Amino acid sequence: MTHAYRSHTCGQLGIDHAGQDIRLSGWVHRVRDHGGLLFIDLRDHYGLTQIVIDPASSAFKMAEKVRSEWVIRVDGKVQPRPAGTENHELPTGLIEIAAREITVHSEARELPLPVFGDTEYPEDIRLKYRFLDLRRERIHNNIMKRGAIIDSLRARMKGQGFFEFQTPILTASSPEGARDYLVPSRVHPGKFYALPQAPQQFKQLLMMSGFDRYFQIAPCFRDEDARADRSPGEFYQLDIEMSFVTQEDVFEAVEPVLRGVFEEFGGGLPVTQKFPHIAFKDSIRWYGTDKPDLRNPIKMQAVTQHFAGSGFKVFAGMIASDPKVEVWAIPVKGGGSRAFCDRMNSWAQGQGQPGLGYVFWRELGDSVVDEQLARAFALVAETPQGRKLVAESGGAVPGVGTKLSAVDTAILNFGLQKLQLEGKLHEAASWWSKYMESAGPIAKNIGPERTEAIRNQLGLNVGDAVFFVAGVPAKFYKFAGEARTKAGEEMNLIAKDQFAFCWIVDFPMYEWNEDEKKVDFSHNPFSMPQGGLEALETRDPLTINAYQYDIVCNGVELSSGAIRNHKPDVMKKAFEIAGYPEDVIIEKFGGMYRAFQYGAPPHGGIAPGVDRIVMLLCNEPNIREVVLFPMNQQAEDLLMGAPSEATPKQLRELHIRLNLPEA
RNA sequence: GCGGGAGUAGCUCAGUUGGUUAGAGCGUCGCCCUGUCACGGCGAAGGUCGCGGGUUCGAGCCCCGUCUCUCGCGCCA
Repeated sequence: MTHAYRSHTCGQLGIDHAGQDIRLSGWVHRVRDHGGLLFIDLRDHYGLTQIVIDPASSAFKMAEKVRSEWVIRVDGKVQPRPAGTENHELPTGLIEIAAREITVHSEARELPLPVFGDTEYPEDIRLKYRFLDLRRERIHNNIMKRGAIIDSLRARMKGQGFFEFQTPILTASSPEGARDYLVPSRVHPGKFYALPQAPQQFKQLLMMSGFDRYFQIAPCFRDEDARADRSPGEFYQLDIEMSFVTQEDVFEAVEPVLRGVFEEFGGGLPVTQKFPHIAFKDSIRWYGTDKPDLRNPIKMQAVTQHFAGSGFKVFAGMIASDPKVEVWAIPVKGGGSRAFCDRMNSWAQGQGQPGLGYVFWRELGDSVVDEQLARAFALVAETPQGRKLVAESGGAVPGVGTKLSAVDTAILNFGLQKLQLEGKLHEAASWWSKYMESAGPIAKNIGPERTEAIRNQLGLNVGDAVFFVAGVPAKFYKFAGEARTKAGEEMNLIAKDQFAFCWIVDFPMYEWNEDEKKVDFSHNPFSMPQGGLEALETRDPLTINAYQYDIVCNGVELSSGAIRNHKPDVMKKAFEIAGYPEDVIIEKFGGMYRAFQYGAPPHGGIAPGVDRIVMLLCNEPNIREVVLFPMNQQAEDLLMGAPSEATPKQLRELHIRLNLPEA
């Protein structure tokens, strides 16, 4: 026994070690004192080992003294546990250590935060005692998984010929974007460095320096308020940039990295194999957001024409008064009950909306097949799909006088759809009135034919519902998206247990700033506009898209990227449209603008957020569960006590005098 | 900056219509206990009910203000 602290770790010993004299060091996880016999679960980074102390043991006196989270050393012999007392939950559960001697490395005071167990604790206490919190199994594992994920990301990037670079932390403030963290310069009174919001300009400069394929696990600093999925202050990106690439080349480089890492660490959950491309415009229209959760099957559609000139005066009037007004439908399979529709309606009211109009479809009670329907069933049964349905209903076409069953309803629905395809809306509507009904105030107002047309367009059946949102889409799409999410959650339609990825592409280059009545860059000002200089010179800026894209997974925006604008004349024009003359470009982006003048390769990149990737893979709803020492919502580090006051000497050196707000 | 939720023992929480001495579990301390692994049993200590004000004979509970944490909005090219 030569090592001062341990011969093995607490996760290492098994039945093969039985009989060996060993030495372990670790934390006292849990003590079970039986008076005569005493057990200690000893924990280190690697695992848990049961120590057993017999009253006859020389270690017994000390064993009775130790408490949770003391750090101790145990000398003893590995022995198989007596038959029947093995713990198969524990990797080391077949053995235990018969202690001969226990020495205390370090005692622990009464804990503000128990390590044992998985109770929730208040965040401020967890952050103040983060070192204790980090001993706890779940977050300890999260942090280790984070490291493994980053290793894997690195290996996958290097495997594709990317090279890792380090870019400056103290750099220049950049306009637009988030608020910068500033660092005062001692040497240059009154001047400040800024911490990089992202190494955006540096990675582009690397391309202009001829390095071709850059990546970095890059720290980024933004002085913005926190969210559950957004740390205040700092976070990490897998920052990527490539030369001589189109948008497709970037997708092909990044997709396998993300797919691979999600397959490797996603606990075997299925991962989208080929990420679908969804245009920004479509994403808004279908999902009401530019970060859609594709696990939710609900896809919205415009049904404006069915309301134009209809008896539902509220919508019809809006449509007549403004050509921009649309009515969007949120179809909800299985949502066809009064209770659910009312619940959605009152939820909408809670969101400050006037309500949520709906239609749902149900069978008329005690519907019986009449001659007309029996004839229709016979016709339907001739078609392949009809044959299948009839087979499911028991092989017989329902005859006159029989009661409608659930499967008959499916046949009926199929027949109705056929009628509609043939344009026989009137006949379809008359069927409805006989065997089924549409419920909800809107159905009554617009009448059976329009209701039936909506049902058909959305492919809905008995037992389904649809909700309507009307107005100018730009103003209501967000709420529509929330209603889609709400309905999906309420009806349990969201297929959890998968990673559903997509690319959102064709982001608009500019957007209208209503406050300042001007055109703004809607995302990255360095993005290449689709159509290049010609588009900038000839088209309405608000209709121009950029080669700008996002990756979204399960409704979480994982990253944003773009093909960059590497042409000085295009850049000059692009900034001019947003109201920035050339001297502003030179002042704010001088280094990069200069580089563009001396041979810039076409290039582009992307920057997936590492913390969010880890969060998804650890199945954590909060980013602080995957960050070692996060700050709280007020951007304070409660453990280190940051931010803190500077001494007068420090301030003097920095030429700074405080001008504090009145208390 | 704004809105929602929370704040009761070291920790997790309960606390009825405003009514006697504010409870439980975990933890801590003491005693008992030789096969537990969320060990068990008995007992004890531990409370500015976030803070301040108000209503009331009486406030953990009602009202006003305020602080802290959190979720969201704003913000995040």
